[in-house]
Amino acid sequence: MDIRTLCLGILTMGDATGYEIKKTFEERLDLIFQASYGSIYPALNKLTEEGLVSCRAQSQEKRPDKKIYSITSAGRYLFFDEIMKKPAADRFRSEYLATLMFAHLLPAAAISELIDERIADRLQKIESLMSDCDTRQTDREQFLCNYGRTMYQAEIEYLQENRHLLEADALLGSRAAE
Amino acid sequence: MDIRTLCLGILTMGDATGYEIKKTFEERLDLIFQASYGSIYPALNKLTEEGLVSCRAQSQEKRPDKKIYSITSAGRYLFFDEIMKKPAADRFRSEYLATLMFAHLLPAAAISELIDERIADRLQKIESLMSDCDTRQTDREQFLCNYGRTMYQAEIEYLQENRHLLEADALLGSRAAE
DNA sequence: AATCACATGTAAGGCGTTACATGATTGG
DNA sequence: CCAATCATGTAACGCCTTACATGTGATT
Repeated sequence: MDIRTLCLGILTMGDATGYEIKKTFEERLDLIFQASYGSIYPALNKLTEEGLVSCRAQSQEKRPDKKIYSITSAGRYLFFDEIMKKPAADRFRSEYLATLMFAHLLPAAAISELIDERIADRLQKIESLMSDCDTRQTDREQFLCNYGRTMYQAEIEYLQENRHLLEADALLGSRAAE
Repeated sequence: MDIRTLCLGILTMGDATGYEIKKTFEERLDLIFQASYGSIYPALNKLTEEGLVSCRAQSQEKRPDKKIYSITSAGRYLFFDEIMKKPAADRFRSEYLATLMFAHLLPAAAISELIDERIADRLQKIESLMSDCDTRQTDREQFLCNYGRTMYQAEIEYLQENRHLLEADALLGSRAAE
């Protein structure tokens, strides 16, 4: 599933402009999928060419014309086929965790700071999900929102309980002074 | 941090060939970073040009020469600078969760199957991490290994407790028959 | 007879981001 | 007055994967 396909999916929920689709990515899908204008606008043009979406222009005063996209029935069928396929594996890459794999090369203070900042970041993400969660309409969206909260919470607890494993190494130097 | 930099990091742990570096990615870093030969070999060539690693060839009978790479002191300094930088945000993309956001378009059986398979997959990943974990040498590697187990476990529990939110929608059709 | 492990590489292409280009309106 | 929101797009480039190319030896 690429960004093009997900644009199609978003249009199953109702007509939208490219700008609005971008906002949907940011506000409702950010946990699991990111997309920039540089992907979205070309995707919509291609989908239009292929007859998977249709486009009507709404002229506005003193603004560029708004292009409102609607999914066609061909588009609906294609999207259905896509989601019936076995989804590809998640892609995850963490520079943060990669850095921790070399914690023994870092000063003790740097390790502690990395972990403190991570916990703070996760707490903040949980908070912003909490306020979002209430405003989410569907069960599916609540499911995703709470999924995020659960994962972040599990990470925080893991870091708190296991940070000593990383910090111990770095302390050896100072312990030698005892 | 790109693959090139992580190759440098792997070489701080000891000399290695491109082939061995690939194995390190697969066996010890797969949870957080993936890399193919198509990235690794060109990366090593570039690092050599730049004087960040050195390379000696070991000729073998009936096999291509083995090229054993060692990190230079310039390489060590550069890598240290890299890990002292604030790591970029994690990148996560899940087709699986994106599919679940459109669960209302899927037949009930398909949703249940998706969730069952995910749980099975996560269980299997936990098991393979369990056996790995014991053989891991450093505290850091155990930290990562247990991080993975914890996250997968949290996901399983979340799915078991909340799957009804997704399955309920799909059941409405059959419930109407009552 | 086939597949896996060892061993190195290249080329083409996919997929996506960032930065640029443009410009009005609204709210602080 | 400055930033954010609305609104659309392109071009250049980065980063990485996949598939191809080649070949031996051991295991199943």
